Amino acid sequence: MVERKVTSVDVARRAGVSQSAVSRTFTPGASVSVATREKVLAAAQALGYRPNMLARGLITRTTGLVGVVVGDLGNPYHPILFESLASRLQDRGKRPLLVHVPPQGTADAAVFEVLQYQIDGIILVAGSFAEATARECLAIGTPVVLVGRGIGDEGAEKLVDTVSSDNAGGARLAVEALVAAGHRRIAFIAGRRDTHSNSERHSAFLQALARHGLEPAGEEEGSYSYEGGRAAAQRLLARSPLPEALFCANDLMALGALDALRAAGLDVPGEISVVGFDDIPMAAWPAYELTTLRQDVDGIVTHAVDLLEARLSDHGRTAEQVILDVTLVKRNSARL
Amino acid sequence: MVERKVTSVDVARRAGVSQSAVSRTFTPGASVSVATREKVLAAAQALGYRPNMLARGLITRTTGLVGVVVGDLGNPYHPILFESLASRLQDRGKRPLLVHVPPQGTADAAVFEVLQYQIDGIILVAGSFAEATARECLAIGTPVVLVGRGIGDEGAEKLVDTVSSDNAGGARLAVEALVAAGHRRIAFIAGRRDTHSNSERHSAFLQALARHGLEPAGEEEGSYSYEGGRAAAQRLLARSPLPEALFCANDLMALGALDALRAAGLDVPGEISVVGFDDIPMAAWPAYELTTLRQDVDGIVTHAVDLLEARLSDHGRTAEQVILDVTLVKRNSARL
DNA sequence: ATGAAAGCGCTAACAC
DNA sequence: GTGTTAGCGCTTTCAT
Repeated sequence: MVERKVTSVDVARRAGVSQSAVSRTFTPGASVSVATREKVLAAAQALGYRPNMLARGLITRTTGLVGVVVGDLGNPYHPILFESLASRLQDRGKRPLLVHVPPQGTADAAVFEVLQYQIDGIILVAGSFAEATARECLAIGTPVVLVGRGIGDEGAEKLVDTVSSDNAGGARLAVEALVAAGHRRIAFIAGRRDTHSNSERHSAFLQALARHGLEPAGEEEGSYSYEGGRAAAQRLLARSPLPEALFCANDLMALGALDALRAAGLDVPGEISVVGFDDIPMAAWPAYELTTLRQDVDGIVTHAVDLLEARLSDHGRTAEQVILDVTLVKRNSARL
Repeated sequence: MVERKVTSVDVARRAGVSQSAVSRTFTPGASVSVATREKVLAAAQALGYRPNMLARGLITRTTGLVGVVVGDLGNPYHPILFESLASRLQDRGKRPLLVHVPPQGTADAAVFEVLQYQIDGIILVAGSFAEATARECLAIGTPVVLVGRGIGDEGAEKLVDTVSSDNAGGARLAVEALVAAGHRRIAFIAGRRDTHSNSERHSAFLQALARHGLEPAGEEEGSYSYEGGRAAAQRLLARSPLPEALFCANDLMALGALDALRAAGLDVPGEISVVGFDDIPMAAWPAYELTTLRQDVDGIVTHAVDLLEARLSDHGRTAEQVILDVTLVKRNSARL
């Protein structure tokens, strides 16, 4: 079965028109008479013709492909964001070309690879990124938008578009609420130390505490994972006096912490409060009822795609940094 | 900043060689002398040259792109499978081109769209698929492998390669274990009725019960979601006598069921047993300790990619249907 | 409105 | 081993 793919020439021949006529009927906004268009469409239909996007892209220099860098899909927040992003891109007529980066992996090498596919742009929702890589992307006219992360090398802001949640505001919200409810000994469970989100949440946490003349009642790293959160909480429980509250840099760790607290026989929120970050679906499960800071996934995705398209239609525009509000969702894991 | 992309011609000029020499140094297994290769590489490096995969694909008729159809990333089993698949493809030098289908969506339209990108093959881990679509893919030489699903129209087996877990075997394992432990009134919480996996799990469940002269102690649909499982369990709890065990078509529903049972004040596994299917990470969380049937994600992904590659190197080979064992993971949600 | 012709950037014969 | 020459399937002038 030696199948030859059907090309515009085949269609043209069958429709009795020129090859360019075929091209025109499949090019939005080209001038073809209804008569030819009909003939072409009929022939195309009969032959099962579909334009070759590669050949088209070679000429138009736009492929509709958007590189999407993802990773750590074990953290439920990511697939949710990713799913939303994928379907939004699709709605806008773009195709996500995936790049998976392992935890702590750098995206640079993979980015160069997808660049070969002449992608129209690239959206990073995971992985880090050297400034040089960003510059190279921009140099060849490929817009980059960073979601929930900063560029590897600090000080390179204003280079690419970014959208992220107000991590600092969220941490502040958590601390204020906790303090207002009378908590004094508040500990922090950190995410991966090398992430943008963690450092923002962490330092805002520290600052907010300081504003009340408080010091953290402990800090442990939980690497953004369930197991990490659990272990971190256990370590925190070895301290005395016990913390009165735990602020976790994400929900997954908070869930792990909650389980550790329960295993230790502690009453939540009676004896200890727990606050997370993200608002993943599990946070609402009755087994946890986690109080947390909700990220506006929909808003993040919308802005990311908008930014990309804006840049696509005006390569000269200056980079924007969008920051979206987070909201405190009060459930039952914290005495507030 | 009107950036012209650097092409092989630019590199050739700078290196003082022919354009084909450049092509050859970037084509694995072509004959170039070390001398020229060096010169070319140096020039390429200096200019920041990267081969254009689109142009290459136009000629070689292979792009390295693999369409991957995903959906329902809210069920933790899917992102896990998907992440594994994406990284395995990447390791094999392929690029996942994403197609997201909404729940109950059909993949056909989207498949035709990605086909325009001259993908080398297509892997479906979500969505359904008409037989006609499959035939069309095969007709143009694009291998299709179905993961964990059958083809839409029944009776079209042997058409495409498939890999899935032994759903029937898993259901049987669950029933046998439950019955052996003395359970008699066993109810079923179904996934989406229109899925391959659910019907296999369901009918094997029924058959296994029948072999013991038993009838299901109730059946409710939970649509594979947490909320669905919760609601289904609640409905089941309205019956009397109460079921002694719940077999859930996936873990997410089982978790919802567990929470419903707890809310009703039932002791698990003292008064009622719960068994799931998948073994998602949450199943192991101390809050649930769900007994479940584990799917061999790694094996599934490996076979899927192997099948795709095998088909790629021999388009004539007959379709294979791989079925992988599942294993019963005993935790604490069932008295076994 | 339509056909002819010229490439887009690359690989693959084909000579040398 | 290397340059020259044809295209891959398409869009886009340029005439008509």
